[in-house]
Amino acid sequence: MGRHREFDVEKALDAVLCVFWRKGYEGASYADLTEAAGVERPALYSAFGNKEAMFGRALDRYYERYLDYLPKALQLPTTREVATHILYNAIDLNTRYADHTGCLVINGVLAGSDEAEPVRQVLIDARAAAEAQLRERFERAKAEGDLPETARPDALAAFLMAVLHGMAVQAKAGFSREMLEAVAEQALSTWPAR
Amino acid sequence: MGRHREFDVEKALDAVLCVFWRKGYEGASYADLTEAAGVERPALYSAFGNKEAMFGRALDRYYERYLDYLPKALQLPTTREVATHILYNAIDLNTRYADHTGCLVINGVLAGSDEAEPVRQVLIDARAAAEAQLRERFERAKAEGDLPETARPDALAAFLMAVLHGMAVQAKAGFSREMLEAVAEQALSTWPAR
DNA sequence: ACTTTTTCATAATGACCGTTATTAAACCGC
DNA sequence: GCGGTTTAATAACGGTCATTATGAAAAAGT
Repeated sequence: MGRHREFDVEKALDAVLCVFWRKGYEGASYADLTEAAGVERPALYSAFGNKEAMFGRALDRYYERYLDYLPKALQLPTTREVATHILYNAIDLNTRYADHTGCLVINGVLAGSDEAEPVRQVLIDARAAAEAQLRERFERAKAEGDLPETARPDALAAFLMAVLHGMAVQAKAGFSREMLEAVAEQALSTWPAR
Repeated sequence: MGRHREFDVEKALDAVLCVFWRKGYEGASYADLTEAAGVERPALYSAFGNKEAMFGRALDRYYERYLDYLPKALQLPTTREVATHILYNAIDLNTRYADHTGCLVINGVLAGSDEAEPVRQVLIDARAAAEAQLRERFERAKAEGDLPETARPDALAAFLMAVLHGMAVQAKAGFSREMLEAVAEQALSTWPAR
């Protein structure tokens, strides 16, 4: 019993996700969040708890809604296809929305005051988890013969992630899709072959 | 005439530079800055003006004191030496101080509230200027025959910057020097030869 | 020694931060 | 319709933000 919720929690989550994407965790104030969600402050608190929990929900949604190309890419037959698929999907994601460029994770992982440290740690872990998935995929490729014996799966994964992070920074700095594609091509130019 | 300044402005600038490096522009509060500088608030205001101007002074100092390897690298004979020198000096800079890892520019360029937009724009411009210097150097190399005719100086410069930015993110996430060196090696393996 | 000028430390300013009491409104079972 | 319960909106909370007014302390000119 009791009164029904008058706003769509999923819609509100989509809205606050975009705010966090654009401004980062600390840069997003409740004034921004309530305006974007079209909902007053206490409603956000009752739906999500505090700001940190709300960011966690937004991060989960980011992964399942915008980073869904990652698990799909890992299933491609060759590591070159894996890397290519990830790079080009990341470029698209980083430049698709003019008002929130770059990557939600990278935009929030770098700077900020001490009180944002727990959130930063969550983002660091998320970044590391993605890299670990890549490394495991490349280790498998090495066992399957898709990568040469001299290849270092950990270094390849770290390199690919570095290029992705760098492109996220460049996208935030206003890079065009074409320029990012040139960066991706250069990164792929000497991908180790069997 | 008048009373003398009792603190060393240069020392104070070094101190606030480290705070900005670690926490970014918005993440650094005056409480942090005064504590690090060992100087009360009005002294910082009289010496540097407001927070934005103080950050600008810190950024200038960062370039002349920590990024001095960049102009030196541009004078090396081959583009491969240029890229190698920059990558390894960046790794050293990004991991040298455990309490402020990564890069001051990249740590401040990404997210933040709207009122930090002017500072963000300054950092974006600084990033673009460094990339332009690289591009011009690579164009020269192409004319000199150090790079093949098929090489794209703009793409090479953007790629090198992307790897640098990515390594700055990874350093902030706790990467070891050895892992970053593996990333740099992988990046250099794609470098075009004459 | 005294006035002038600059720097110093203390403490206050208004604005905004994330978070909640508080109260009115809307729904349920009865 | 009516009590019980949940949500909604208004407005307030203490704390911190960047910035500065205030007045004491210190140095230079006369």
